[in-house]
Amino acid sequence: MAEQKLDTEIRREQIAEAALAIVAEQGLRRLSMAAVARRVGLVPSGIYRHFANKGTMLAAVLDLLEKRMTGNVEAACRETRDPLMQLRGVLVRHMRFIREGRAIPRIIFSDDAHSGDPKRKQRISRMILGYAGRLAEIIRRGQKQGTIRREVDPQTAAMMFFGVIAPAGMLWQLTDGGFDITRHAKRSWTLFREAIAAKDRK
Amino acid sequence: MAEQKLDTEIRREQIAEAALAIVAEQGLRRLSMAAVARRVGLVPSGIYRHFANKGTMLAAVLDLLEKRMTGNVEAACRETRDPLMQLRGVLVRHMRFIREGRAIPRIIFSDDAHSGDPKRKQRISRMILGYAGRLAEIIRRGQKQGTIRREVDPQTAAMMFFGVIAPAGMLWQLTDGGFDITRHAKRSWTLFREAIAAKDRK
DNA sequence: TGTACATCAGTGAACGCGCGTTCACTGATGTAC
DNA sequence: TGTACATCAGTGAACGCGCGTTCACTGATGTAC
Repeated sequence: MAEQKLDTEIRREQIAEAALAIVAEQGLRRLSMAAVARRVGLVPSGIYRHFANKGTMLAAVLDLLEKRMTGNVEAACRETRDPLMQLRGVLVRHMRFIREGRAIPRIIFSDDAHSGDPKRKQRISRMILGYAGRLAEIIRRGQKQGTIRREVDPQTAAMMFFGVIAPAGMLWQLTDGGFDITRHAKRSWTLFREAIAAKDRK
Repeated sequence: MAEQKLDTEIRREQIAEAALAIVAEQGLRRLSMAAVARRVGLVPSGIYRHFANKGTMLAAVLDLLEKRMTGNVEAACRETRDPLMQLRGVLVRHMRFIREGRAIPRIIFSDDAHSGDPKRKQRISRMILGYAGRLAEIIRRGQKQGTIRREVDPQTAAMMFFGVIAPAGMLWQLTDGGFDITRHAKRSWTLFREAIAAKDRK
């Protein structure tokens, strides 16, 4: 079945990638060792050559996910020096993620994340808080520059920003694309921007 | 095992209530026929006297949930005539829900809801849109009264309001109560209010 | 350069477990006489 | 008011299924001589 034998290092990455893709396309619930194996071109037990169990495999998936999330923020920050535009960039990127398959909310809101292994639970909450922290950082820079109101609490605004994205992704998912996520993103952004930006309310 | 024989009508309600409690306390994943039966004081197969299968039982749980959600909004609306205060009331009630056990997000964000039965998927999205619709209604009243800015799109603001609640509940859950949800609610409310309220920005 | 060998990625059969569901049954409850 | 009977809520054993995991194995690959 396997096309060729591959080094563990390479296989680990392949497997994690395949698992993430399955979560994105079909949800955490459908993430079985068998499904991952099939996707990689192995037999289920073959996975165990590279991961001790499903838990450690999932940890690798979280690593990957975290990398993508921080990558998202960093890319948006590199694009412009205006904090408000950076936030907008993060939003746009995130919406794209959602349209391609929403592994992030699917993992974050999953039952497994909430009632599964406590270590994983902690890991996920740290991921979210870290992400929110980065957003808060951007907001703080905006406050220093004077483009974002100083009365705004950066952490709260960051969480709220997160909240603009999550429900939209959820509805997009539930309605099989029936919910117009792009329109929602545009309008939410306007509203959010007006909530935090300095002066320019017309 | 059963303390006494009960009419189907009554049992159906008992069972749905028990199932909802399990979801709230332990997540949808732990919702098994056996767990529900134990809670009600029956043997697993006994459930089938009252529900054809797990799917129809879940439908009854959704009915219950929907009733609670709309009840929440209605109670908040009865409390005051000021739309902004009504929204605040909904927020407070919702936070209380979350603190008591968050069945709502647990079902809404569940894998089951997203990759399970298409009918159920549709049902859940209608619930959310209905809920958002009610919030939008409140916002529209506020616009007529002049306490909420007319440029705000009611649907978008409603979804955003929803987004203030969801991530907070999620973090509360993930951190086992470590995330200060009351503080978050207070600050988010201030921010949200400033985003939609007319004039009074200081 | 060719051969023997060790390593270790991948295989396939088998397992135990939890779960949803079925089915023939039992026995409490309410009703008809 | 008491007895016979029908109804139907609840029981318990058994099932098939999907899943994570194990284990003895096979055979391709790279290395040492």
